[in-house]
Amino acid sequence: MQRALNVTRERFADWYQAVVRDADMAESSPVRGAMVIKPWGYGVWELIQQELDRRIKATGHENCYFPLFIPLSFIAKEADHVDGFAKEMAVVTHHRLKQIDGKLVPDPEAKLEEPLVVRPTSETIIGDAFSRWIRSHRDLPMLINQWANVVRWEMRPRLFLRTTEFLWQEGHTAHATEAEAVEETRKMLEVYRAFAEEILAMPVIAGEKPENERFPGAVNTYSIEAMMQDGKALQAGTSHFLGTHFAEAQNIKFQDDAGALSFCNTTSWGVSTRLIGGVIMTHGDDDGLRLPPAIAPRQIVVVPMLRDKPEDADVLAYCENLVKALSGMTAFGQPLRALLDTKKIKSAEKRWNWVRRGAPLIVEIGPRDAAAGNVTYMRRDDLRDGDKVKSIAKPRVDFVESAVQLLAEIQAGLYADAKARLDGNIKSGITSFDAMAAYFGEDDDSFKGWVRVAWSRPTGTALDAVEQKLKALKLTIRNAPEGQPQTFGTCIFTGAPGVEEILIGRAY
RNA sequence: CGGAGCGUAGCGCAGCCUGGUAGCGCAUCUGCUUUGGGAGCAGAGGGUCGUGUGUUCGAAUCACACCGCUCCGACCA
Repeated sequence: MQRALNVTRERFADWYQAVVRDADMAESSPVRGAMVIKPWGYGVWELIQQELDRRIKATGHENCYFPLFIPLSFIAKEADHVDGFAKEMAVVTHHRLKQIDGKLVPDPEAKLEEPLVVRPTSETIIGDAFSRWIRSHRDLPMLINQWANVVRWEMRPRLFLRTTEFLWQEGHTAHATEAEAVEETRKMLEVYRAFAEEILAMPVIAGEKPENERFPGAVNTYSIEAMMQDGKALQAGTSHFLGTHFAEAQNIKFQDDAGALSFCNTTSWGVSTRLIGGVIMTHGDDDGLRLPPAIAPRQIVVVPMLRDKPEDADVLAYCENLVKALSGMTAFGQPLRALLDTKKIKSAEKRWNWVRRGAPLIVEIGPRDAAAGNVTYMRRDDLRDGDKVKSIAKPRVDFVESAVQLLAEIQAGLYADAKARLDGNIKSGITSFDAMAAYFGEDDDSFKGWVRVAWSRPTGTALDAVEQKLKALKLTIRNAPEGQPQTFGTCIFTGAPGVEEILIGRAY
């Protein structure tokens, strides 16, 4: 069968790259590990930003912007933070270039007294501001968010999933009490969970990260984990309770109503352009991307079937009218995003381009449709009947009337499919490490998903040993899901009584 | 940074072993035909063969170095 892509999901890594390229999402750039996000991909990001920004503001946060450069001494203040990020920092050391022997090089005379780090995350520079902004308990809670780019010099980049520079939002808050900061951490995790599921149609498991997977400098780290179509986990968002670690390192103090000085409890939380990689690997199929309508830059694309004949004018007029009617409607609380594709390429080509890009509804209008007042359309979430493309013909009135409902159905359908995959592929009932090793070891290429097992939450060197044992099987602990049972089996690592259930799987 | 593979037209590849100065498919452009939907025929354009150095009368082809990409490790949103 002829498909819109020349790779299938059997070769998942190749397939992923083909979708990113053929759906016009992004491409690699001359800068190693840094990507160019193309209009279709950036359009998705803008919609993600828009809706998430709304939700972040609705929970009481305000947007700010902090500098891209962070003085090296700021980073040095929190010891764990240094350990965590030192190996992946871009550093600015000069402020001028000079021609030396015909080569343009950093001017040795223009060396900075203190090097500047390109932010890998902004706890330290925002914390510095907090230490000046916060004086009294009346200044708390301090609830700040910023949309920014950050740089982490990663070893192995992969478009959207792990790039040297990426776009994200980072929330940073300061609170009077530990309880309040912990509540904030959980609240934002819940915002991410709801956003991923409702808007990205990407079901996730929210839970707490084990100690060895914590953010450098955090007391607790929580995550939402999504299951990709190859069974691997993608950490799609994180929320950190930082305790007073950063407050102590940066002197973020407030005076309480009794006049006593205390350190603030702080939090930070973020999601990035990685979410787009998650959407691709959650919903894509062998014909390319399938976008949830809520984040599709174009929800309905109308392709006129033009034939260089006089009746083309009628077809175009009919299409323009249809797009106008659709654009006046409201879907997902916003004006419906419809497009008439008038690009001067073959109509068949247009159709397949929109299939690859994942436009939820693709409408094709020929002279007979126009004359009879009909539309012919395809649902991207239900594109084929066997090998054949499923074209649905309907009176125009009916289509326009049902368009919003159709988009809602597609959104719900994509979520339901992904939810069934997630729920159906978390294996419980494994009670020993060997049984788990056997499960992941057999027929190595097949779809494995995750396992849910009990453990005794070892710490220190015992946890290191667990980590190493898992690493040998290419496994990691994803998180301890919310909603734990009352009783637990024995720990598959230590044989001690379990205190918690955790998810284990392969990950991106 | 360690192991493996790969860099030849926009994309996918052949040619390399056995050195003789570049080819195929798709895409692009032009013309004609076709038209309920990924069309056919004819013609055309497009390449310092990743970069550099070396061997040679002659290098895509052989040697060395470097750069980049992909996969597997280490790192990670």
